[in-house]
Amino acid sequence: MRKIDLTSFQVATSETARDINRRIVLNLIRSQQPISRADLARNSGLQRSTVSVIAEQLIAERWVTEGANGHTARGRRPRFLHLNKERVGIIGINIRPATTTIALADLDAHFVAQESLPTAGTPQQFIAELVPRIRKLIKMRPEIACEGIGVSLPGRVDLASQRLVFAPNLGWSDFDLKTALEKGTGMSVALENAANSCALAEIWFGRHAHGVRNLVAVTVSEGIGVGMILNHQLVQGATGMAGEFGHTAIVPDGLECRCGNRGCWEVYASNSAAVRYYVEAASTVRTGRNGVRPAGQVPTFDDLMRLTEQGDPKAEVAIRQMADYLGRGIAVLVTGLAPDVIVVIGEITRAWKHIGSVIAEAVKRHSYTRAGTRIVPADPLSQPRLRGTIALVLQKHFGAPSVA
Amino acid sequence: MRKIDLTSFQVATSETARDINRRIVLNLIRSQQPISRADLARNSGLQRSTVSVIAEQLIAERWVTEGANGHTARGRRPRFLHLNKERVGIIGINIRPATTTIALADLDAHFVAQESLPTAGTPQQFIAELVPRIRKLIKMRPEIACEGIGVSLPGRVDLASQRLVFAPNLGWSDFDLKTALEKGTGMSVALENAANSCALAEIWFGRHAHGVRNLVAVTVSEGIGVGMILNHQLVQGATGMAGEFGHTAIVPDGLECRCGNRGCWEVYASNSAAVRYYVEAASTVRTGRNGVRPAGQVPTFDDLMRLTEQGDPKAEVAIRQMADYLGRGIAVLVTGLAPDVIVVIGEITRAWKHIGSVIAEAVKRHSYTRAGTRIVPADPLSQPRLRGTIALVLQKHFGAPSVA
DNA sequence: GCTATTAGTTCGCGACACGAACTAATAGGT
DNA sequence: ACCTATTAGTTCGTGTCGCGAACTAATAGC
Repeated sequence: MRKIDLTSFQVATSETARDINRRIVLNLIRSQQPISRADLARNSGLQRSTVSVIAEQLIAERWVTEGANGHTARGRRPRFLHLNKERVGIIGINIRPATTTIALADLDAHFVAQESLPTAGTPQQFIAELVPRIRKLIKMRPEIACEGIGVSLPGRVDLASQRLVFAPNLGWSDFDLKTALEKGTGMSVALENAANSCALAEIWFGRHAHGVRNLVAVTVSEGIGVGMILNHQLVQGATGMAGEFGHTAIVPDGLECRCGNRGCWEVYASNSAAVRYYVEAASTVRTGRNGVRPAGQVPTFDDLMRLTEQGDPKAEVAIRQMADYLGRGIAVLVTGLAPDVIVVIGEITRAWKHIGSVIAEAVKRHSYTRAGTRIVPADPLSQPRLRGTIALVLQKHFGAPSVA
Repeated sequence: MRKIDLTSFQVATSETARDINRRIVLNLIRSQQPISRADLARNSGLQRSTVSVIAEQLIAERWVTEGANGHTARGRRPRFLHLNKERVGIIGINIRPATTTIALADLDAHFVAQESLPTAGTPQQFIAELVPRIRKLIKMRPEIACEGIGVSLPGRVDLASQRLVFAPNLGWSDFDLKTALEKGTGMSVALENAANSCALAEIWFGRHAHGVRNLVAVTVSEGIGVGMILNHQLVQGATGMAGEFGHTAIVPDGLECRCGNRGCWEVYASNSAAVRYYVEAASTVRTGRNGVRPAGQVPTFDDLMRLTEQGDPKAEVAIRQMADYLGRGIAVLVTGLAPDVIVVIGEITRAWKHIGSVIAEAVKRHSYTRAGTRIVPADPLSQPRLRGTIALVLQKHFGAPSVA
C-alpha cells in the first residue's frame, strides 16, 4: 500500500478509468499476443463490450493491429490482435567510456539498426559527433516514426534538473546532456544511469518468472553499479543517487577508492580488481619478493577472461577472487533487500561456469535471508544497457498510470 | 513510473474515479484540517461541485464532521470540515522481548488508553494472556468502535502466509499469530516487523518535511532492524524478509553473530555491543592483562546510558564506539539507497547530543552520495513501534487505491 | 439444415467529474 | 437601510465510462 503524496498527486477524471483499462489491455496484448478480444476479457476481468471499445480505440491509434483468425474447437473463430511493433521507433544510446552505441528499436525492443562510435572526450564534442549520426540513423529508416531518445550512461543524473552530475569514467561532470540532445535532434530525451537502465531492461524485457516484484541489477565493469526495481518500480532515491552500493565499504579501512573513501566494494570486485589480483600473483611468482614488476605486461580484463577460458590457473584464481568479493557484496543486497532475483551484468558473466558457484557460495556464507533470491547472469547478447533505454521511453505508454 | 503487474492487477470501473478522489480529499482533510470545501477544491484541483458531493459522502459515512465556520476577509464564511477522530478505534500491539504494550488509538494515532504486560515465553501462552486484556481494553471504551488490530514484533512475518516465521529475541518461530489473534478477538489483524512499523509510523505521523518519498528507519536495540519506505511505499522484499541489513557484514570474518555469520553490523552497533565495549574496557583496566572479569558486574545498556549522562568517560567511549559503527552501517544505507531521511529509533537516541555528531562524522567519512540525507533521532515519546501498528491498519482507508 | 457453442457488437443504465449558472452569506461603502 | 463586490457552496445539464443483457456472426458436429 502506497501513501498518497499530497505534494504531487493526480485526481481522477471521467477519462481515468479508460486510461487505466487501456494500459492494462495494451500490456496484456504485448505479453500474450496474439490474443482475441474474448480472451482479453477473460484475462482482464473486463466485459467483452468494454474490451471491444478499447480494442477499437487502440487499433484506431495504430497501437494494435488485427491479424489472422484463430481456431477454437467449436464456435465462431476469434480475430487475433497483435501489438503493432512499427507504431513508433525509439532511439537508444548507450554511452560507455570507450564506445557509444546508438540503435533504432521497435516496440518489442528489437533493434532494427545499430552502430557505434568512439566516445568523445568532452560532452560538447560528443554532442557534435553524435547528433549527425542520430539524424542519419533516423533517415535510414524513414518508414519508422521515432518518438523519443533514451540514454544510458556510466554516471549520475540529477532527478530534479535531469542534468548529468558526474561520470568519472567519462571524465564528464555537470553537463546538461538532455537539453543539448533535445535541441540537436528535436526529440524528447530521457537519461538514466547504466545500472538503472539494466534493471529496467530486465524487468520489462527479461525472461524471468512472471510477477517479479523486486529485481536488482548489478553491473560489473571498471566500477560496480546497482539498479533496484522494488515494488515494480525503479528506486532513484532523493536526488537520483540511489544504487551506489559499489561505494559502500566491504573492507573497513581497506584499499583507497577513487571516490576518496576506503575499502569500497568495487575496489575488490570490479574488473580492475581482478586484473590487480592477477598482476599481484604473477609478479610475486616471477619477480620474487623484490616486488619489481616487469613493465608492459599488465593484461586487460579481456585478456584475463581469455586466459581463464584457456585454463590458465592464475587467471582463474584472480577471477574467482573477484567473484568471491562480488558474492560478498551481493550478499548485502540479498540480506538487505531480499529481492526475487539479482541479475549480474558485465563481461564476467561470460565466465559464469567458473564463477557462478563461487558467487553462490559467497552469498550463502555471508547472507541471512529466507527470500530464496535467485542470482542469474544477464544474457550479454540482449545488450541490457542499450535495451534499458528503450524501456525508459516505452514506460510512458506501457507503465501504470499515475493516479492519486 | 511503475510497471503493471499482469499477475495481479485491478481494472477500473465507474466507481474507481470516486475512490481515488475520495481518498485524496480524505487525506487533504487529515493533513490540513480544519479546511473548507472551497479550499479543498483549490488544493486538489477538483471542481467545487465534486468536492461537495464527496464531502457529503464522507460526512454521511462519519469519516468527516462539519465544525465551526471560518473567517474570510470578504464573502460568505466557509464551513470547516474536520476528520472525525472517533470514527474508528484501532488496537495497537507492540511486542517486545520483555514487555508487550497494547493500546487503543483514534484516527489521529493518539492513544486514548494503554497498558502493558510481560511477554509470555510461548506464543500460545502469550495469546491466552493477551486476548482477555484486549477484550477488557475494548470494553473500557464502549463508545469507540474498533475496527482492527495492528501488531509490531521483533521478528519476521512471511508475506504470503502472514505466519510469524521467526523472532529470535522472543524465542518464537513458525506460529500463526494472525489467525490465533483473529479467532480470539473477532477482529482483523495485521502483523509487521518492528522496523517496518517504525518506518510506517514516521512516514504517516512523523514531522518530516512534506513530500518525503524515501525514508529509512533504523531500530537499534539488542539487534538492528531496517525499515524502508521507497517511492512512498514499504519495501517488503520477496517474502517479507527485506531490511535485514543488521545481518550484513561490516567486518569481514569478524565476531560471530547469533545468525551464524560473522562480522554482522548488529554485532558491532547494537546495545549489546556497547555493553561489550564497556565491559572490555573496564575489565582491562581493573583486572589487568589476566583477562579475569569480576563477576556480577555486567551493566545493562540502561546503566550505560545513565553513566554517560552522569559524565562517566568509559561509558561515553563505549557509546561513541557503538555510534561510530552505527554510522558506518548507516553510511551503507545512505550510499546505497540515498533516502531523503534516515530515522534512528532506540534507547540510544536519548544520548543524541553525545552521539549525533559521531554518527554524522562516520556517515560523512564512509558514504558517497549527493543526496543530502538527513539523519535524525525519533522522538521516543511518540512510541514509533506502537504507532506504526496504527498506520498499518489505517493504510486501508488512507492509502493510495490499488489501481492497474 | 438444425443445434450447440463461442466471438463479437449494440444499447440502455447508472456512476462519475466537469463546468456554467444559481443561491447563500458576508463586509464595506453610501 | 440598501447596494455592491466577493467568496462559499449547490444545482443541473452534458459527456465519458464500464456494466450487463440482448443481439448478431460464425463455426463444428450431427
